[in-house]
Amino acid sequence: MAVNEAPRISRQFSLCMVMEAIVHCGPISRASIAKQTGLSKQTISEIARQLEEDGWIRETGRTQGHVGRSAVTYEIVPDAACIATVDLGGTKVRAAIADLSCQVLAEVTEPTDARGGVHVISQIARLCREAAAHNDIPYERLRMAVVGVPGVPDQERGRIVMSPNVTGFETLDVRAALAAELGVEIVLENDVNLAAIGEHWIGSVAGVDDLAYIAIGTGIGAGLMVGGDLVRGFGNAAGELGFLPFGTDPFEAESLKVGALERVTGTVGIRRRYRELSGHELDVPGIFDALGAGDVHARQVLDETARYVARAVAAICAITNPGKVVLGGSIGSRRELVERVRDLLPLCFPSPVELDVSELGSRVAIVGGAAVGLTHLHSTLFAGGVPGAEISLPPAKVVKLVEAAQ
Amino acid sequence: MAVNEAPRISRQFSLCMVMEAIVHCGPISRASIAKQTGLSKQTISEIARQLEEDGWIRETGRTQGHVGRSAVTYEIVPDAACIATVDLGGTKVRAAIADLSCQVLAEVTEPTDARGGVHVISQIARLCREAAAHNDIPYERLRMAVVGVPGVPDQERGRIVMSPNVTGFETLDVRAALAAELGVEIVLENDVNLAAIGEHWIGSVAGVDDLAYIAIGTGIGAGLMVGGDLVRGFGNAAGELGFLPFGTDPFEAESLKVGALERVTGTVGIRRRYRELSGHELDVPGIFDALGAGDVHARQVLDETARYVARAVAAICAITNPGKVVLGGSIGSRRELVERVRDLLPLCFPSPVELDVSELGSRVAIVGGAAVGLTHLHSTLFAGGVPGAEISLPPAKVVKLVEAAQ
DNA sequence: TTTTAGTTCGTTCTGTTACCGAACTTATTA
DNA sequence: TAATAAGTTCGGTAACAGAACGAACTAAAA
Repeated sequence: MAVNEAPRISRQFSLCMVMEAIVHCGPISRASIAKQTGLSKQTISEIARQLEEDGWIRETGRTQGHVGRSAVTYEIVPDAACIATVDLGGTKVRAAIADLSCQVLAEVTEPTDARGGVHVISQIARLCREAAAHNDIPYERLRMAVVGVPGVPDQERGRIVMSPNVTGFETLDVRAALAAELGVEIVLENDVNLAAIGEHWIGSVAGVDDLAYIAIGTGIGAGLMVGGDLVRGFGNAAGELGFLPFGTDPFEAESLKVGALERVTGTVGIRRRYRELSGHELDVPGIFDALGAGDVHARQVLDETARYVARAVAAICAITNPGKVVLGGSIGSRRELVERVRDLLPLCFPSPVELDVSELGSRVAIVGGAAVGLTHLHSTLFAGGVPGAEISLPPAKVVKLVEAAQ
Repeated sequence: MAVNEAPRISRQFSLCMVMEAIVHCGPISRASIAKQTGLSKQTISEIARQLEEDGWIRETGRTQGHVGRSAVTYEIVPDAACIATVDLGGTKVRAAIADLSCQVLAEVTEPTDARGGVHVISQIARLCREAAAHNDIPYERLRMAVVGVPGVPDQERGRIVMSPNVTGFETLDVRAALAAELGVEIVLENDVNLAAIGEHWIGSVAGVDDLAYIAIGTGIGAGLMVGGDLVRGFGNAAGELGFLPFGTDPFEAESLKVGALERVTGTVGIRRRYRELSGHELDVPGIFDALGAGDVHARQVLDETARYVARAVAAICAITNPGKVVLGGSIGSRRELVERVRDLLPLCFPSPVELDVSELGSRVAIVGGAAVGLTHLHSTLFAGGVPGAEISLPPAKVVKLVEAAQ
């Protein structure tokens, strides 16, 4: 292969097949790779020699304790290249590094800089560097970063629209600013979308290709996947459940502004309804506590909320027919709410709907960002833009999710 | 290439690129194909020789009237292979042939055999043969058939569930029965899904990859596409808009059985509401006529219907964010309804929604079936199962839609 | 009108890349 | 030692393209 010359289509496919076998099953011998991929032993030896020479794989030792010649085994070189994954929220920002062997390393977390705008950009860049240093990864190995944001990323102009939780991003080219600070390619993605991708990879819905992840916290929104692919929509605004036309009258001006369903299912709506019913002011955790203490008003408010959520789930089921629905977010992951919704679903939707709580919890967007970044990294390094040449991410049991340090 | 030996991956890609160039731009010279595909002239000559030898393409003549050597041009041999496309409805069944050059030939139509079951199977088979004969296509050239059905196809067992319009299909392996009668591979697909695919190919939403086709007639349902792919869902039940949780109370038993929205938007619901309001019995065309004659009850019923439809559109927009929505079906294509819905949308959904009427009208499922069948045919003949090797269907201006004979 | 220059199409020759069947060597266990 | 499995070597084919050149046309000049 000449310098600067892309390999032929066939070699891109073969490279991807070999890499996928090592990512999924490493440490693995060349003869095993040949059996798994159907390529000949001599082709595998040549490809492995090239990958080893380029630094992507290395020998781990030899197999032992079986009839026949012992084999040399290979694994991915973890820090040969890596990506950063960032979860930017209104109150916290978290960053982690995912390496070439699909390990998601220990994350670092800070309160979000309340000044917004360029201050948050600097903060993100610093956290990424710290995450790399914290895990002894040379910064130069970083190839790209995926940033989950609480809003709708405008991919063309790098801005974030409809992002009430972080100030200063509506007019700033966030992507260009981050790219300048980090010196790598940046992908912006909605944080709920990343959550859906994370759960699809190694969470509650792993292996289910038609799914919905519903986040209920400040507001209500969903990340949807159909046929294993994320549903973005024409304007990157898929999953905006707050604007479903029920809960309150969708033709009212307030519904048009805030969202008919958003008015009654987010933090503000739940607190308002409890206050109107009881005459008391409580935050949402307080309302859940009052439920546990037998408060009839808390019970009524949360029963109503569950009804609205059940209807939102029914709407998604009527439209995209997911195989599984996962609830997450500070409100959505409360067991009290999930149980109510689960009981109500058979009463308002004719087909069975499998409902679950997010397994990855608060780490779900970090994991989703890792999935997006690793897929992109594999494609860049080994697929050479050839359609159909892909490396699938390994299943949960192969992936290492390193706990955050205290 | 040895007999019975699949070409290598690279040759599958090259074959698809050459075929796509000829399908889109034929008659076309080999030198032009080389320029379009980036492959060398000698490779193109070899591939064209092979395709001509195999009977897929033929010479059409030589170019004239330009500087430089005149070139030999090639086109697809139309009847080298073809597919059948069938639209099975409760009252009518239509069949047409689409050939390798992506012409959709004149269709044949009959009333659906009211006996249902195997009688309809025989009828479909006969109509396909007649469509071939009617267009002078030898039957042996037929490679597969796509059948659009008013229900949810169970792809594993070949049955049709939730199909109230045609009797006898709930327990019959429809696909096996058709395959036995026609002697070719059968694909079953929901007819509204096929409509979405048809409009996406050469209809009102050509070029838009995130779209919704809403059919309103006996009931209400949608075909959805996201990122250019059909949304089927986990149980092939995406787009069942009748079960959206508004219109009537979704927790009522009748809503659970029939669908909360279905109860008020289909033929039965519209007639019932008009009867309750006016004391008169009219069919739906009659109600639209009465609207034109100034009947206040008709106006109220249709205003309400438009409101429900607008909310259904809003629900789809909140969930999948389509770039365009198309209305079809006997009720959905009425101009009076479309105008009302178009005026109501900005009042219940904050982002602009582009709404249109189906351009292909009653032929839309036939066209969608042709798209599915031709894509499958190309893949079978030329892609050899290689992921990423694809031939895109030509745009509307290249496609010929032959009118049905009287 | 004829000749020449320029342009474009299509073929031939030769070489590289990618891959694999067959055969053989090497390195283990039973 | 025999059997088994990993890994290498040899020789061949498929696919592709650079370079070169002949073939076939138009346009301009003589």
